[in-house]
Amino acid sequence: MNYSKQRERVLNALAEKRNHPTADELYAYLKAQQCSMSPATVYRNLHQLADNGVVMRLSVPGGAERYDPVNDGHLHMICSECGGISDIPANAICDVVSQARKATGYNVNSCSIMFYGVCKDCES
Amino acid sequence: MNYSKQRERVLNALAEKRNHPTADELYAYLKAQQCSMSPATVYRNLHQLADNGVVMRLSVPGGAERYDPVNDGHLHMICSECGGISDIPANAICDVVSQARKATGYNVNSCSIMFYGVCKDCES
DNA sequence: CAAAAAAATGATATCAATTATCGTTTTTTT
DNA sequence: AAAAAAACGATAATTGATATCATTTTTTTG
Repeated sequence: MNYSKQRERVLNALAEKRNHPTADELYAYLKAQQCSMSPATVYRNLHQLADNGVVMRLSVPGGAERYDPVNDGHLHMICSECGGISDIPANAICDVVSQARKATGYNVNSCSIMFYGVCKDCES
Repeated sequence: MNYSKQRERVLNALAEKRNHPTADELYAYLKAQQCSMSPATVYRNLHQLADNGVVMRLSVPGGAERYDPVNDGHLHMICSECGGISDIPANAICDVVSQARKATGYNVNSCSIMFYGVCKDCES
């Protein structure tokens, strides 16, 4: 994967913003910083960066997709009220729910775990 | 929560289809079964059923939201090629990734875990 | 039971996030 | 330097989902 000027800027902007921003939020942020570029370019680059495992894509129910500059398999906690997302250290693998509560102080009420891989039918 | 005729039909249709369908797919399915109703009604009912914990809502990256008729906290595995979703028994809490591989035969390459709860700021 | 209140529906307009298109520009390869 | 490949920008189009609102159904209650 090449690193164009725009791709660098998208990646930098994502690293600067610590809010797990949406593509649209990043687009606005770049625009405000005189790094204006086409919305399509922001979407395209985030997509590619995620496909190549550089960044992490977060699917939030009822909202736009969000991005995390760090792709180290760490966990996320989302507030049902404000939509804010907090990070949880990756070592909380066992007893996940109570670990998540400890790590963030949230009152956990549900949890969604999704794995991604290639199924038998598609493996060929 | 009341159970209107339409809500019953949506729930039945969801239970019949074992594919974790999207709202739109359910709408088409109902239409084909002479149980035609407004798309808005299908969306509304799925939303309410999920909010009340009767069904489970699955956010899939880059796709429409999907629904699972069973809300028992079990895990899901999605194929990066065809988008198909398989179920994983809920007892695979520790060593989640290798358990997921065993349960489904998929070659797991990533995993997203999201918790939902109310943060300190919104707790009042 | 009948009237009033509440909830749900249907049809459709609208919104918002994302992708597609395509001609142009930039970057990489040879 | 020429050719090929990749990326960009602007904008149109798509699509999943929600909002609106008049009508219908269901529930409550006097």
